[in-house]
Amino acid sequence: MATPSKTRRPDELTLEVVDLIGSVVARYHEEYEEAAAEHALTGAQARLLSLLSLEPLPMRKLAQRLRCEPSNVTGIVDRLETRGLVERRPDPADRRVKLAAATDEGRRVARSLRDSLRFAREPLAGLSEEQRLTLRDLLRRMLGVEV
Amino acid sequence: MATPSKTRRPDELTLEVVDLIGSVVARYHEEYEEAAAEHALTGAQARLLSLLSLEPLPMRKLAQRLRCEPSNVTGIVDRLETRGLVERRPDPADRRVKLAAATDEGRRVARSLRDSLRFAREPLAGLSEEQRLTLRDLLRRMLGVEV
DNA sequence: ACCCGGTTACTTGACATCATGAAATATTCA
DNA sequence: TGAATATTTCATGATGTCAAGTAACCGGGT
Repeated sequence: MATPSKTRRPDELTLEVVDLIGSVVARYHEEYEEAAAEHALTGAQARLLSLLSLEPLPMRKLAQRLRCEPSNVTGIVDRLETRGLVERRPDPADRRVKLAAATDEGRRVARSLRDSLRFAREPLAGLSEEQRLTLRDLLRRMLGVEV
Repeated sequence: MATPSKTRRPDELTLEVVDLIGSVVARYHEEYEEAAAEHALTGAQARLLSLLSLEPLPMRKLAQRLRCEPSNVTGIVDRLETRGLVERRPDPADRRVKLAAATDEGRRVARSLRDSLRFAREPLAGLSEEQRLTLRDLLRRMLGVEV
């Protein structure tokens, strides 16, 4: 409330919105890690398992989705494989490729993880349906989703 | 207020919004890490340095802000101290306490980091002022900021 | 005043995970 | 055959937790 009329460079309002987004990011992360920990998973393991719960993927594609090095994915898949949540399959079309796939148990854990993600309920509960629609459209536009 | 046609439990629209928020979170994180890397900092170092650029803090409070164990903060401050971006000072009021404070150079880096955070511009650039206002209000409400 | 036990602040050490990069191996493709 | 691709292994460093250790504060009770 200090500077009403001054035109700052990145502008006051934008800064506040960025700050709010920062808070949302922090909270989202916290709750995600927390939900993962309840299933004895790390954040990285939970993200990878969630991806695989939809469809099997080659290691290379996993690395692209997670934006990290393939050698890193090797380790994460190793740990999940040890626990029987993920398995490696050969790709019949290319013998260089290994497909990582969630096991039945892995899919079960992924579903349970998804359900325990409180973020889907609490923060959005305070918004009416119309407000959620507005928020959806604004977020879409922010992310450059073609309307 | 009521659900449209299908009465899913977490409801379709909410799921989409949560998903969009997930994308925002991913993008924010990516760009934050990228901006940090441009200054030869890791994400954790950048967050800690940003906190200290505002005011010196005891190690214990840093751990609370960063939501991690104090022993972890010791290491991060060690690395920043080695690079001359942070220093430890005694707390005159309590000799158990060590205050971590950004050096001049540390504050300079923190400022530069803040400036290079593209997230403040690009994604919000597509929104009109009115839309940004709406987004601010919705985010505030989501985060439970008392209106 | 004194000491004493409990608490707090920080560090250290051991250990697991995550992340990168370089090198090795196997396979595909032109 | 030779270049490119997919994966793994290894070395290294940062992050994170937990348990144990040291130093300092604090609030009695005598």
